[in-house]
Amino acid sequence: MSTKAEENYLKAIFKLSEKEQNSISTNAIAEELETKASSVSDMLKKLSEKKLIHYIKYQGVSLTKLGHRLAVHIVRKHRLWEVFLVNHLHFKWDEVHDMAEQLEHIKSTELVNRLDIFLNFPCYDPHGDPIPNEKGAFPKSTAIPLNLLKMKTRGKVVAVKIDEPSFLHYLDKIHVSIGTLIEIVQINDFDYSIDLKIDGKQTHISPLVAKNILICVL
Amino acid sequence: MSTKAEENYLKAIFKLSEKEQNSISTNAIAEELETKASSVSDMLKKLSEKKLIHYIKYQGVSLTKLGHRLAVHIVRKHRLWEVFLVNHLHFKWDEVHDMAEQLEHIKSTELVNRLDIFLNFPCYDPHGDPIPNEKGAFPKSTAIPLNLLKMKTRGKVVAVKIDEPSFLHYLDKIHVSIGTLIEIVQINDFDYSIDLKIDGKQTHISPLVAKNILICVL
DNA sequence: AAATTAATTTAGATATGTCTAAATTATAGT
DNA sequence: ACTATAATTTAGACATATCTAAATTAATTT
Repeated sequence: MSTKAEENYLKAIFKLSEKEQNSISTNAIAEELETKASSVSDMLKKLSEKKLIHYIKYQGVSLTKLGHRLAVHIVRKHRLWEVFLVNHLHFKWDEVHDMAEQLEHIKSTELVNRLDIFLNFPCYDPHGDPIPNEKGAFPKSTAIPLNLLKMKTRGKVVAVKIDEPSFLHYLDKIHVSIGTLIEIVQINDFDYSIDLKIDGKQTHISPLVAKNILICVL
Repeated sequence: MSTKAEENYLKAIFKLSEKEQNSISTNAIAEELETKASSVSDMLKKLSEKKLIHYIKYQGVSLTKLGHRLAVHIVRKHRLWEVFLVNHLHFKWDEVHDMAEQLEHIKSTELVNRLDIFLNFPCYDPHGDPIPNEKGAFPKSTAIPLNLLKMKTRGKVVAVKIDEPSFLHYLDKIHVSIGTLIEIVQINDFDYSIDLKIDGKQTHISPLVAKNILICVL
């Protein structure tokens, strides 16, 4: 049986593995979890003994099949609970992270699956992140970062890459949420900022913001 | 901030205090939590330092006001989650204990209160145990006929005294069913008829109808 | 009231997970 | 290839929460 701490490490390694295809460094994990490299080192030994990661000293780590399965299961729980909190308890999408961080550690496979049924098998959480199914499979996604779209393209916001409250608040302010229809009006060669139509109204966003908004082209 | 272990001790002391009005013994707690008396002794010292219990060595313990409040809050969370698991995820009443034991430690007052709203302010859990409200007050053990309530009282329909179709039809017509939230708006001295708010809408009922609707005061 | 028994507490050990500081290994620069 | 720097690991300490075994206090028996 895995502890909360172990689960958080697995989740962190999983998250980092999505960006990097190389093995993950001790320091990267320490930064992700806001802890010290020495603590990470200790935990990696434990996870390795439990066959949850591949670990050779000084060489970084990667998840084993078992570790990957467990990590995906935690992610599944986290995202399903977020859907519950937003869709049924009417929290805003920037308020749910801490609660979901706790709820993801509740142990009961049956509970997760019934929650999934109750929520009607959602594919994406309120931030647009994909929710793996019971077998651990993620929904296919064709989403593209907004900054890579060409002029005149119309699409729908399906996800955001950052879930910090400051970013989410900004999105609220410019009326962007999951499902919002957008159209690229102009891409400014000078600073790569973008003029958009959001619900018919024109807005201007920076490239930093643009690359963290994922669009499904229509 | 309280740890999971501390919360379990408080809950145990609360539970034992319901049966005994004397102070609670170390051994009783140890038995309740299936642990050793020495472990209990250690924890009692900690809870005492945190002003959650009254504790004099060798004399047993009782909850302080603060400890009582915390214990009731844990009980509230446990029972609300049980209602969710049974009513919405369709678990059987004997399957939910372990899950609720975990869920009761999730920290977020806002979450609990929204869950309460979502569940429509249940007064009893699936085992029939009373659920304290946000302020820590338990429902009155006996349901009260609607005609005996005072002005401004909010409550919930828990039963009806007559089950003749004509009466039940009438209740349907005024949108009253088991679980409906009501609020006494006005009691008319002249004929003892009552103005009610049912789901926010105002309605008027006769004293004959009122005395056959049983309410659990919130 | 003294002695026995039961309840409770303390002392010291263990396990988890964290930290700082020191030692070790890897990497990069010259 | 050698040194300086960066990354990583180890050693030892601490906090939480538990345990066993021993010591202490309370309650009961005679």
